[in-house]
Amino acid sequence: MPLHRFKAEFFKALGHPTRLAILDQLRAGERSVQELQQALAIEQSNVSQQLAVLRNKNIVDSRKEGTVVYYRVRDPMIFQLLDVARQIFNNHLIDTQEMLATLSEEP
Amino acid sequence: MPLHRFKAEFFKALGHPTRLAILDQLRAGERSVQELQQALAIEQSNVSQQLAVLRNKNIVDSRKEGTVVYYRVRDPMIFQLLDVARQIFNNHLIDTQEMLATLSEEP
DNA sequence: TTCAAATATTCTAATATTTAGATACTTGTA
DNA sequence: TACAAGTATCTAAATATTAGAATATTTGAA
Repeated sequence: MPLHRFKAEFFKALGHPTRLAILDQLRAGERSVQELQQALAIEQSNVSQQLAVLRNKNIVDSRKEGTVVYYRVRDPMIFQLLDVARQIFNNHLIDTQEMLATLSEEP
Repeated sequence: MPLHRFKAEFFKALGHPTRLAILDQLRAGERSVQELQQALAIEQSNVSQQLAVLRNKNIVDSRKEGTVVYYRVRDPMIFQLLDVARQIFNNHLIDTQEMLATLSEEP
């Protein structure tokens, strides 16, 4: 099932908090690496690494302008996907809140 | 960003070929563990392990009937999510085919 | 050319995930 | 109770992912 392997790679790329935060930033349009870095308040190398993951899976595209690299989501349907995911969370709000409570117990 | 952490967990749960294959089987309705095992042709323990991942993320529910445990997708909107993902793949068919070619080179 | 800014890559240690095999649990039945 | 079928969990080894530090690359300007 090579298709499942490929699709799994895609979902795996979405399976990281930083990468989801990046995609949320890109909802408003393209953003430079430093803009993302400031918004997320994490290491520059980490931003580039996570962007590389999204780039390798064709989820985002980049455009260079001088020394600045702007990223954007390649297919707006990605946002539709995230919205459906959000709806699923809303449908199970109780579980979600349990989960959030669990998460907030962590260090 | 605890919500991103939680959502990432959800997508991570979808980020595995076996788990996607299980969800595809469950499109037609509930399935027992052994039915899934036969359909996917993998170890019983592996099926249970992957089902446990989906269960922990509230993606599937289980129902016991005698010694048999039947699994089903908890929210049909999951399928909608998978369908949107499929559309995204179709939109980028060329990239997908490149990716499949790459994958099939593997051992 | 040299420098500085912006971004990307490499390396490494810590952590997480995956898989198969062994074992344990649960339920119905002899 | 003893057993068998169906599942789940535990364990260990292999593999993958992660974050940060260091380094490299690219570009525009002096």
